[in-house]
Amino acid sequence: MAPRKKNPAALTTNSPVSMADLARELGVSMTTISRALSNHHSIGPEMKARVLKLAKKYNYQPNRLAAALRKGKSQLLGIIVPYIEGRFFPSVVHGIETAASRAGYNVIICQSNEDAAQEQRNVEALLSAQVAGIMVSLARTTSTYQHFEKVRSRGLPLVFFDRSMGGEDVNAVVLNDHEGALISTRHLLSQGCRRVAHLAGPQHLSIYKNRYQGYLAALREAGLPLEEELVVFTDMAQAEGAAAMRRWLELPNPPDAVFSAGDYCALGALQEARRQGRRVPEDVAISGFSNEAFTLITEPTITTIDQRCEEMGQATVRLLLEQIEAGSTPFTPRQTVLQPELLVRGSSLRVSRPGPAEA
Amino acid sequence: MAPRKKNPAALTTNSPVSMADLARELGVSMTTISRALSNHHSIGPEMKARVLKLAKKYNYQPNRLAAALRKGKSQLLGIIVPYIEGRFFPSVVHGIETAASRAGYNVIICQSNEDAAQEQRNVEALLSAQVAGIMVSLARTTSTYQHFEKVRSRGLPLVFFDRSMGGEDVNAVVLNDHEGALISTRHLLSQGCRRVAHLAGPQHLSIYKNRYQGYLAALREAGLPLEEELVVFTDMAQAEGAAAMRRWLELPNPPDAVFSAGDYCALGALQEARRQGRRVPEDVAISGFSNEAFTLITEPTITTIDQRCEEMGQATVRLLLEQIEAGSTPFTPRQTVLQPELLVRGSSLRVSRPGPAEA
DNA sequence: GTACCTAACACAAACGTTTGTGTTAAGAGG
DNA sequence: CCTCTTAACACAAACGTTTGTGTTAGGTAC
Repeated sequence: MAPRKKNPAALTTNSPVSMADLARELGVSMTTISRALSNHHSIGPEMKARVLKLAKKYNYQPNRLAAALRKGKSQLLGIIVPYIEGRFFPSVVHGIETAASRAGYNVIICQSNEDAAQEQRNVEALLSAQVAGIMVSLARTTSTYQHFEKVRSRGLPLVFFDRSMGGEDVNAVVLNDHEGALISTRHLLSQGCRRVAHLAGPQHLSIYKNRYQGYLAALREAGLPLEEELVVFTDMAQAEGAAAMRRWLELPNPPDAVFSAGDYCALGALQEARRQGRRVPEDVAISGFSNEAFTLITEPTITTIDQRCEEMGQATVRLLLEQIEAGSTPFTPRQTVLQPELLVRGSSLRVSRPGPAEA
Repeated sequence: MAPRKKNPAALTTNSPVSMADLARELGVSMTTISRALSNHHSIGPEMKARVLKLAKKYNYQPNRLAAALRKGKSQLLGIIVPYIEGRFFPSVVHGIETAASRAGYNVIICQSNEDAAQEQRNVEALLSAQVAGIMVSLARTTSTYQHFEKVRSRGLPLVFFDRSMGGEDVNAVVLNDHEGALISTRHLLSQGCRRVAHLAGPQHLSIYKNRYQGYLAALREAGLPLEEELVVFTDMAQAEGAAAMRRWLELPNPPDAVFSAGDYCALGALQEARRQGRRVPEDVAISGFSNEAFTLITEPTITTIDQRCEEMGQATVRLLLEQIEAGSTPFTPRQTVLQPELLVRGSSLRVSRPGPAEA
């Protein structure tokens, strides 16, 4: 071994000042230093002052690794997301980091790249890093959950957000997609539309399934029948929205509104409708889902559902911290369901304000 | 103290299996375990196999905290960004995390919220967490740099990206903004435009200053004079782009092109021009900067400069890792300058393909 | 004076690794 | 047979904290 020489004169340079250094300087024990810094009651006020002062002077930086090792718990939280792109995940991460930071935690971020194997490696890495808890939004390809069992068996707090594994025995924060679709479709109906079409997403993903169900619920509520030709299943790409709209406009009785389960797809539909000379929202009203940034930019602006990204992040952290603070006392899993917000914009607003009635 | 009972039978539950446990089980020393797991040459092949097997069986998770404490270096990198929103920072973070992960590092992410004081706290937190290096994009309000001096004095690798503190003695990865503005303006000129206006950003930010200089350089190159009325200084908001365009169109001799230092501002100008009945790009060509997602969605699509977000992240990690691997051997600071990419789109493409020459 | 209490600090053992330096035995070279 | 080398492993000291349990001195109650 090459024991680093404790040269007190060399403190100006590579300054790894430890508690031991402070203790030696003050002629007290490390116990006193540690307790003074953490404001323990058994240290006298003047001694505390002396310690604090010396710590400032040498600008002592506590080593959280050592503390975490000793205490068995770190001040780190782990996040696993499919990727950090687009609008949704960055916003949620933003919310998470902000809330975690406020609570004195730092955040380690991992990407699964929608790959279950990578997700598993991420879990291992976070376990290795001794995080105090893990937040995860599942990869598309994740179908087996034993890597999360490992987390649970260690008694490590775990919260899913947005993409959860379902069931009542997990902690999760999700958006009420059913409700979002319901109020969006209801809104279109309230604008006088009677043939509301739906651009649906892959039904093996629960979010899209729930949105479809919400759409159906709104139709039932209004006493309208489901017309098969007005529901198109897509992968939510912009081009597919356009293609669907093209086919709809060729129908003898085309829809007078479209509820899309995604904004990009809604955009495609909007553009195609205008290309075909239809007026939006007069001829066909359109609403999307996710409140992507561009929905405010299009002509007209697109009615959409806000997914409360920030709140989702905050709620996720809150749920995680509650578990952490619960410690080893039994904690019954809880699901937080966020209510979506309908943002009515130009693409769907047909009912004229009080004034000259429009056709 | 409450020494946790080492109950070998209880391993199935809260399984914090340590090397000591494995050593006891195999009747060997911890040295052997440690070296077997790290594939040290002084451990025989069969012993290695036995250790590996037992580790799998108990699914042993190495404790990186302890390793980092002992070795004095962790497998963690720190990132400080102003915020995790919009297109740019999330993309860079994406690139960083991907590259870091590939190199076996995990990443702690912090937000400064454009606040210098918060940025300083972030630095302290990362130092406390004993990260192996720090990557930072400066907050707008940062004007003093002593918190980074602290980092440097510890010999901790430090790399700035995008928003650097300038100078030759720091490590930085930046985009060549001057070049981006140059090629963009040059492009507008090549389209036959002769009165190219500029939507400039706050000049105390180097990126906007450089873009302005690039614009000027292109004019000089073409032998065109700078016309004061064609340069408007804004904060790059969409509304300001619209306002500027409105004023320009009232001029007796309005510009036939606009190079905006930002996409949002360009969007405002584009929308205003069309509101005023001008054709884009025929009457006025427009180009932006940053390759925001919406530039592909507008009508027409907006010519812009791609900032190589991903490459910036990768280059940042590369530069940081080089420093880390250099260890204590002197490392001369280096600046990596990324070349921007011009994306020609509908808003600026005026020159008809080979055919009748335009006026 | 004895017993008891509190305040203020010190001791030293952990937490789980890594690693320089033994130590031993077997094999090689002469 | 003796020496030298190498292989394969063990010892034990760190890394920088935290914390249960002393220990001491001074004060108070009786």
